[in-house]
Amino acid sequence: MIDFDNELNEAQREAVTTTEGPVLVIAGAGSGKTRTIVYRLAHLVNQGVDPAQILLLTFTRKASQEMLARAESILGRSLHTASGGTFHSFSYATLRMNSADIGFDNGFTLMDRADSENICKDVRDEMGLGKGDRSYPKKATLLDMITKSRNKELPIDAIMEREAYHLSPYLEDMLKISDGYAQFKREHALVDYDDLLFLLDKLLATNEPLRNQLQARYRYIMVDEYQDTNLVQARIVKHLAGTRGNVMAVGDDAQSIYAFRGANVANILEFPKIFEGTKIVRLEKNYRSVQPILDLTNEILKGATTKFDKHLYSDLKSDTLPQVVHPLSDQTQARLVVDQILELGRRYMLHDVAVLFRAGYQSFPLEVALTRIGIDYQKFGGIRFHEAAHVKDVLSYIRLVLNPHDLLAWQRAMEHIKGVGPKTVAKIYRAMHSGLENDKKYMAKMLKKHEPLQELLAELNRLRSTVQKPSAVLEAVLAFYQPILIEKYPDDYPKRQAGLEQLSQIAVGYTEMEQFIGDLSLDGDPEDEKRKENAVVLSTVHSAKGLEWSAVIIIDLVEDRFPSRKAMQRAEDLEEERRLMYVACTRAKRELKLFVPGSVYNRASGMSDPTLPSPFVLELPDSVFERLNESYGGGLEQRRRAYEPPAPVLARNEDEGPSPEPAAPKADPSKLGFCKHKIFGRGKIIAQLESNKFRVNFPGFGLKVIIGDYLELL
DNA sequence: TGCCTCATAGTTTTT
DNA sequence: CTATGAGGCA
Repeated sequence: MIDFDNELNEAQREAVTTTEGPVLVIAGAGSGKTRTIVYRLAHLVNQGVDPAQILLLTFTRKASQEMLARAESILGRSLHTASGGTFHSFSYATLRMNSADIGFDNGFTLMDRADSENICKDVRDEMGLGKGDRSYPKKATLLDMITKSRNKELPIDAIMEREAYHLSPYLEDMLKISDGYAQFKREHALVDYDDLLFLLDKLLATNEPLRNQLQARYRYIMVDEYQDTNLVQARIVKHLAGTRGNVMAVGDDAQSIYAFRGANVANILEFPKIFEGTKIVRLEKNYRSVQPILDLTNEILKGATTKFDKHLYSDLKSDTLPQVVHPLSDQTQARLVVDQILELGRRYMLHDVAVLFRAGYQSFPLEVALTRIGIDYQKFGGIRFHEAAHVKDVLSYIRLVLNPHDLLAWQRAMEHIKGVGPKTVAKIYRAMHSGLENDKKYMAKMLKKHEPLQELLAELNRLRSTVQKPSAVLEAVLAFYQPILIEKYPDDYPKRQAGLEQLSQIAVGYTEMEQFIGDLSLDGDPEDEKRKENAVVLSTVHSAKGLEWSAVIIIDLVEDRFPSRKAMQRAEDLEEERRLMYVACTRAKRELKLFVPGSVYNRASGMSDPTLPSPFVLELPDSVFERLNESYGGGLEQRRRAYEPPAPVLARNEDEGPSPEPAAPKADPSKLGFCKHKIFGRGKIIAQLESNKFRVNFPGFGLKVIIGDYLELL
């Protein structure tokens, strides 16, 4: 039997044992949210609920697998019949079983981001839009607008007006491309990530028998990270739960970090309105972090404009404060972080130490440094396994077996044939599907001209005609692809080959090809599956959500990086960055180190640019952290004086008012750029204080006030 | 039409 | 520095 009294606090116990009716759990960071879900799973099964009646929707597949596994170990029995996964994977599975009902009589294919972008490009070319316009929105931008509009369920012009005003000259074009994109998908039986959710919503809204069937099956629904659901996901939950549904939503409004994807914090706040009689449970006591870390994270939340009714507290004591470290540059930052990792490695297992950053590329210098010194690491976020070119090549054959109308897959599969490009592929595609006499002749001609095309079609026919297990199909495809792989990637094909072998290993666990393909695109990253022992973790903050480590290092805490430059324009975006910072810091259990490099490499100029510390660090009161500086010898020393805060930089030019006199000969006040100083070297001018006095940030030296005569403008 | 070269712009986050 | 896309040549 499970000892709920000892394992859970009162609030947790209430959430666990309230199994009937809607429950909303507002769970602060580290308050035992996962524990609550795990014990609730166990409790339900203990009460005699059939695991098959449980649906657990989480944000990543990994999260749901972990929770189910933990519940299994508590119960000592298997829960493999319980349904768990992401909204997207659940949608995919449900839609696949009902594909005819949503207008795909012959099934459909799930696309990834790159596929979607390429369609945008094709549609644009097809319509002949923006020819010769170098500043025309890129395919990634086009798709961004389209999916944002869908996820927020607002028209494109509204999105544009609110967050991409500079694109408004292209509004008309974008509307056309958006329509063309939708049409292309329909014609080729393709479905993107957003479609999964919208199609399921529509299916549930219109197909009453199915809805009833699912409502009857899933008597207990749990949704994790509810603050990051968007409107359509909320509707899906509503459909599944029915009117008297037993649904538990768990989330933390202070940790909402997916607004860019349409996540709507209002969902969690309105949950009690949608589900009448909702019982609200608040988990406020923190069991993860030592109090000094919580003192710091509470400060971060204090600066938020949307006030959160939260003040985390903990019984865990510590006499060491979180650290703010100022390396001279991002290069030395990498070295100092490696030193820190080695040092932390004496106290913790390396996989219990994480380095977090805002964007995937920010870890590159660190990855180099770690590799050089021989420390193993595991990276989360950034490029994914299924996005690698060779994997997509292989999958294209399989996609063609499943869906011969998948034009994107045809393009990929024929790419390597010499003399065949996108136009020819389109022609061949049309010819293959029309069956007209002329087209047959054209096909015959092409087959004669391109021998590899013959081989490809023969191989596909062979695969189509025999029903085989995914692993067998994959084996055949890999054999066929082998020569192409070697030809296409002569430099590194052994490495890619190894990746493909990994792919076929995963396939062994599947009986259905569609499921295999779907899982792969819906976050089935095999690298993630095997959690490396004793490898330090590198992760984007987004991918770190819901995880925890004994020691956490956050790097690149400077303006334009964290917060991201793109988020500096709108107050709303900056708020999300703040919550992101909050999420990052609350991952730490015992030690937290914030790195603020004095300069960062700028690949546009090929030089190091001086930085401004992140506002999230600047606003922290001195009492909640200890400050360390990199000394010129390369070590760290405690800084005695408080850091001199720079002048507000919001209105860099206008701030100081018009200059009373003509500019000093060497300093042009209209241009606050870079300068050089005899002693301090290169620096960035942040503000003009008087006609001939400037505030300058010198990498490694901090902010100085300098007379213009001593500066050489660059 | 395909393929190569050169210019240019621009760096989030994820299912 | 790298990805994207325009433009030229075969």
